[in-house]
Order: sequence, then C-alpha cells, then structure tokens
Amino acid sequence: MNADLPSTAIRVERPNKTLRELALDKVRDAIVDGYFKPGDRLVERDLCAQLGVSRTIVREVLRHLESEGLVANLPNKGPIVARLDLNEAKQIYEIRGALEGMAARLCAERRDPAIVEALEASLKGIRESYAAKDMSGVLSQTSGFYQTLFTKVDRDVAWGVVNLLTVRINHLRSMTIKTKNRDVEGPAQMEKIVEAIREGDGEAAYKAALDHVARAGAIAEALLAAQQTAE
Amino acid sequence: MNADLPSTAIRVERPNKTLRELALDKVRDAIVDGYFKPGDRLVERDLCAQLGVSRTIVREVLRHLESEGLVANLPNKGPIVARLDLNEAKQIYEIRGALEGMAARLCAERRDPAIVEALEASLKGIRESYAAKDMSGVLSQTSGFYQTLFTKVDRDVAWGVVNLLTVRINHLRSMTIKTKNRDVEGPAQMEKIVEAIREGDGEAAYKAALDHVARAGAIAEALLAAQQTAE
DNA sequence: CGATGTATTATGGCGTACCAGAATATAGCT
DNA sequence: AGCTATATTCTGGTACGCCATAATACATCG
Repeated sequence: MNADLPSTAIRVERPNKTLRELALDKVRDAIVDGYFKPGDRLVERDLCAQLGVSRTIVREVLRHLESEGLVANLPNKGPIVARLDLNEAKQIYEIRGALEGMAARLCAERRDPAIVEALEASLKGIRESYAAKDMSGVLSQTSGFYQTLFTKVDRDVAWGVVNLLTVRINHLRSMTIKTKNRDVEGPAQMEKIVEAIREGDGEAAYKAALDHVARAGAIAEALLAAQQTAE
Repeated sequence: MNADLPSTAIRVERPNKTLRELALDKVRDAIVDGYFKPGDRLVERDLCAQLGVSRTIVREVLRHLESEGLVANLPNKGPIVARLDLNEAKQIYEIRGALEGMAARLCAERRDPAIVEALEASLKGIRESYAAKDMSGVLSQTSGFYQTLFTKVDRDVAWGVVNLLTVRINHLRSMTIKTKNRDVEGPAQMEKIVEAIREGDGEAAYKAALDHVARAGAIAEALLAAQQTAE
C-alpha cells in the first residue's frame, strides 16, 4: 500500500453494537429521562419483554447500571432504580463544583480563544433552547458546555466522573432548569464563567463555576425538601 | 414485642453473599493486587476455571468491572485489564487533590478532636506498617486515613469517587510508596494535613492535602515515564 | 522462506432451563 | 374480622448449550 497514506486511511469501521450495548443505552436513557422512576422495581422478566432480549442481556445491563449508581440492588427485593436523597444530591453538586471549578480555572489559564468560542456557542444553544421551551435541549446543550470545559483542557477522566454523577441527578436537573427565572439567571451565571475565561482570570473562572453549581444545588435542595415534605 | 427495644434489636442479619458478589471481590482484588496485570486478557472460560463458577457469573462480574474502569472491552479482542497511561494517571491524582483538599478543609472547619484522633491513629498505623516493611499495610492504612477524612465530614459520595479512581492507580501506588525516602516524607506530609486540621486552619489543610497528592503524583509520573521509556 | 488459502480451534454473544427462596394469595379457624 | 397455616406464584441465582465470527495453525506453492 502507498506508504504516504496514514495507517487508518482505509481501516474498516465496525458499525454494529452488540445487543447488550444497545440495551444498556436504552435502559440508561429510560432511567435518565424518567420513564423508570426512582424506587421502581426493575423486574428482569419485565425488562426482557420490554426490550425484546434474553435475561442474560438484561442481567448484564443491570450489573453495569448498578456499578454506575443508577440501579440499587436490595437483598430479597431485586434491582430498583436508585433513589437519591437530599444529602447525596448536595454532595454531588459539591463535587461538581470542585471539578468544574478546576476545569474553568484551567480553561482561563489556557488563554485559547477557541475555548471561549466553543463555550459561547453552547451558551447560545442553551438560550435558544430556553426560548423554544425545549427543556431536553437545555439539558443537552448544558452538557455540551461542560464537556467543552473539560475536554478542551484534556480532562477526560474528570469529565467522566462529572458525567456519572450528573446522570444520577438528571431528574433534579430537569426540575431545576424549569424553576422561575432560571432561564435568565442560569445562562447569566454561565456567561460569567465564560467572561472570566476570556479574560484569562483563573480565580474568577473558578469562583464563577463554583457559584453557578452552588446555586443550582440550592434550587435542587429546595425542590427536594419540598418533595420530601409532601410525602 | 417489648416497645422499649430498638427496632433493630433482633433483626436477622443475612450473612451470605451471592456467588457473583464473591467472584466480583476476588477478581477486583486480583487486578488491584497485580495478579492480573494491565493488558492481560480476561478470557471468560479461563476465569470460569480459576473461580469455579459459570460463564454467567463471570460475564456479570466483567460488566461490573468494565463500568468501574478496571476492565476494558476491545471489539474482537474481548476483555482485558485496563491500562492506565501517564495522562490518565496525572488526571486521577489531580482529581484526588481537588476532592481530598475539599475534605481536609471541611475537617479543619469542623474543629472536632475525634477527627484528629482518628487521623493520628491511621498515621501511626502507616508508620508502623513502613517499619514492619508491610507495604500492603501501608496501602490499607493510607486508605483508612482518607476514608476517615471523608466519612467524618459525611462525604460518602466523594469518598466513593476517590475510591474508584484510587483502585485504578493501585499499581502505581504500590510503586510510589516504595520509593526512596517515601517512608519518611509521606507520613510527614500527612502529618501536616493533620496539624492544619487540629489547628482548624481550613486553607492550610486544603493546601497540605493538595501538596501531598501532587507529590505522590509527581513520583508516579516519574515512574511511569521511566517505564514507558524502557518499553 | 514468504505468501496465500484452507482447516481447525477459541471465544464472546445470546438464549433457555431449572432451582430455591421470597412474596403473595387463599383457606380455615376462632 | 383478624390471625395463622398452607399453597401457589414470582423472581433472582446459577448453569449449560449453541452459534457465528475471529484467531490461529497448518498445508501448499512459487
């Protein structure tokens, strides 16, 4: 073969995922999107019927999701969608703060206009999603914003950690983004992060990121507290 | 039943773990302890023979460990013990710094002598393990130190995150603790953390924790770089 | 000796079955 | 109606088997 070609120039891509991978995506999405709710039992034979796969596949999927923290396995109760109490939720927001703050600081110190540009694009998408009342768009554009924050400074491991934690609070996130004024305040706080990054101010970027996630956490705490009172 | 009794006074404890749980512990320990090394293939039928369980159990264990990041699944290669490159290792040390720093600060702000006492006990255990040349004792006592740091300020979620990450660098950790002078410098750096916590100085505790993990990371980086040069 | 083609073996994907224990339903008694 | 005992159903634990594909071994040819 022509020595000039890069070694991947004609590599065959493998298009198909296994049944297990497809099923994993489906069940995870069903939990994250609220189709299965916290506390719901995940009965293996029911999942087989719903997904159209064998118990082998279902069991392997459940093992994976248990490890991710989305599923809890209670003795003699079988698997259920994991519940998240107020204390755990608070801790997740706090950890996100520590890691997102760190990433924001690194972005600022990088002084790369491309980072600012990419973040601005996500922010614009968030605003547009709010305007279109597209809440799932708001969530995915927000994820895009943070993915940029981490991956532009090569922090894939931290991004993985934040992702796993964020998935566990997705239900809360879908609630917090809908609260009064959040459509204005949320993007404004994120704009502060971007501003500090544009100015190369690491400390300000760090604080702005911390502040944003702390406020989101405070809203979530109020919502959870109200929910637990109502029960 | 006598109303004076606490509701758990006669509760039946369930002593037995499932085969899957036992197997999961065995395989995880085998990876963490270096019995299986990074890059080793984990052939299902071989694991069945070694563990004395069916492929169902083995597959579920592999799914769990994949999700934890200890096992990687390559298309048409099957599962292997995950490798950790220099970049990922550095990121793990950095994340630990952010979270352990946060926990150290919270410990200092708590101003609770019991925390200091518990940390001193772990530190003493680390020193004794070094003196006895018991490296696995050093590792487990160090884990005890950090578990205390997190759980004494009710940060179980962060502790879970740090634990998952630490397990991935256990091989590196067993190397860093053996380097020259580490038996003296390591505990001395940890003593600084405890000192700042005793004095209620959150900022100093934060910085000392950051410093300690950064130095451990630097040693690990040097070891990994040497290792990759030798290959 | 290297390249190619073919045969054989290895291995992961996936499905099905059986068992034991827990949960639930039902019957009987007071 | 409530309690207890028994029967039935449900469900997770675990094992085994088959298939298809990939990897490896081997044979042949130039």
